Amino acid sequence: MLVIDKYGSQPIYEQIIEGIERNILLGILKEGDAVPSVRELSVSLGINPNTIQKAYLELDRRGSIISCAGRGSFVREGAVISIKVRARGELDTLRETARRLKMAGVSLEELTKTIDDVYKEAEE
Amino acid sequence: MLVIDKYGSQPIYEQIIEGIERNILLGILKEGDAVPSVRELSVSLGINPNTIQKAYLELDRRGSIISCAGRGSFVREGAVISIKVRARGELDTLRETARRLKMAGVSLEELTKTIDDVYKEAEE
Amino acid sequence: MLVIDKYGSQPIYEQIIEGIERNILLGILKEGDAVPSVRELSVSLGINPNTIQKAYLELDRRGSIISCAGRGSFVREGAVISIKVRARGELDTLRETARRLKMAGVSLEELTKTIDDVYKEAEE
Amino acid sequence: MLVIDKYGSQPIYEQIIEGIERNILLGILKEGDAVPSVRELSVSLGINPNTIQKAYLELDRRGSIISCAGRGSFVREGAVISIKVRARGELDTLRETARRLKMAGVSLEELTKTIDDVYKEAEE
DNA sequence: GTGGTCTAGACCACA
DNA sequence: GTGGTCTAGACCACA
Repeated sequence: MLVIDKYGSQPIYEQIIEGIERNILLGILKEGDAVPSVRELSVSLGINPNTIQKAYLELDRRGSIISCAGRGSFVREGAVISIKVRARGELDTLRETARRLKMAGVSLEELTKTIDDVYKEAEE
Repeated sequence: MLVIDKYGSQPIYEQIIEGIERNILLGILKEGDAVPSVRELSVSLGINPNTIQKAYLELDRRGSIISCAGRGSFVREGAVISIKVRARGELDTLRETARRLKMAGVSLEELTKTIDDVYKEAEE
Repeated sequence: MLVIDKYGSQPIYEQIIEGIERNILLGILKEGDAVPSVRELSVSLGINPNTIQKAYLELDRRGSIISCAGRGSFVREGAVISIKVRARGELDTLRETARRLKMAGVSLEELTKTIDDVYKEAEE
Repeated sequence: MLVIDKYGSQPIYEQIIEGIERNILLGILKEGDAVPSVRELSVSLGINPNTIQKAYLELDRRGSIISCAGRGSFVREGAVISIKVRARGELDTLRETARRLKMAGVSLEELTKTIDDVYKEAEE
């Protein structure tokens, strides 16, 4: 369910956060569903439980999951919409990247083409 | 010529690298021009010379400038094209961001609009 | 594992880079192996951690090792071949030196003999 | 007569030293001949006179030229032989480079071929 | 624990 | 003056 690149530059805990949220957006994890326990993920991914814990804490803080001591963690009601709202913030990232590409002389057509292609890709 | 945010999350030396390359792209620094000396920038930006040095080392390695001990640093011939080529790599970043936005349900129209706006912005 | 001459003319960080790559070529450090941590080397060699850091940064950039904050540094898969490829560049150095020796009247026989001797030396 | 790379990594004063000695070895400058004055070289090469001066001082120290205040500098009698003797020291450099290439898996044949080629090159 | 960034300050060779 | 190297020491996020 989750693919982690242990040697990448993106922190592992961030990869976990994004991975869980991706699963929620894709409907693989539905609202109310149980999320794998910290221990479970730790073992299956071969990653330090503290790192998983850190990711879950952040997911909880964001309102994507809710963790109940002794019972486990669950996808929060309303998680999908809240994740989507936060994701819109990435429009700023897109804008920044586009600016840099513009300055490097990349044409608007090329950018538009790139984005079109992404939208034509099949959902994994 | 350079604006540095000392307290932002982006490392200072990276801001310097990008700032110098931006100036080269904008033609403010032309090929062959002398780049401000390490000490000069250090004083004018209020930043430790070691940090400037680190940025210049990377700029040299990238082929954007050439540093000669005892003489100074200069914009390398061919710097503009090499910076542009490297910048194209950001198309991957754009693609990634677009994928995330797509998954978050943002429409293709909205993305296209965002990019169009960037290309309509006046050059600073 | 590493022998450093602190007072030689070759910069310490370069000696570290070459020393680590030599260990990789000799198979003392195998692909995937953990490389000594910055602090570890710093202590064992009696060298400032910043200097080790500088060497590791370059080794990372070259693709010989991969450094992950919080986890450590590791010999990269494919490091051996990439080090070998880069080393071939020294053929140019050899050519240059040979030219100078030729100009100084040293005979081809003498050069050939010198090189033969090197290849007869036992591996350390 | 002299070609200087102002942006190379080799110090300018070293390039001058080697350039003058090459001219002596090639017989372009014969023993007893006047060497261009510091001022002359400074102007024709567009290089700071102090840098030329430094090179000439070293050439004098080595016994390749002899500088007489007010009269100029001349190729010393015996310069050719003394330059040749010193140049043999480069055999050590060759040995070191050969060792590194050997470790990188370059074959003895390839090295021998490289050197043969150099000896077949026409004198410039 | 790990690597990464930054400052302060010294010292060097080169131009 | 210039860039380059190095030390000492602090602080950070990440695992």
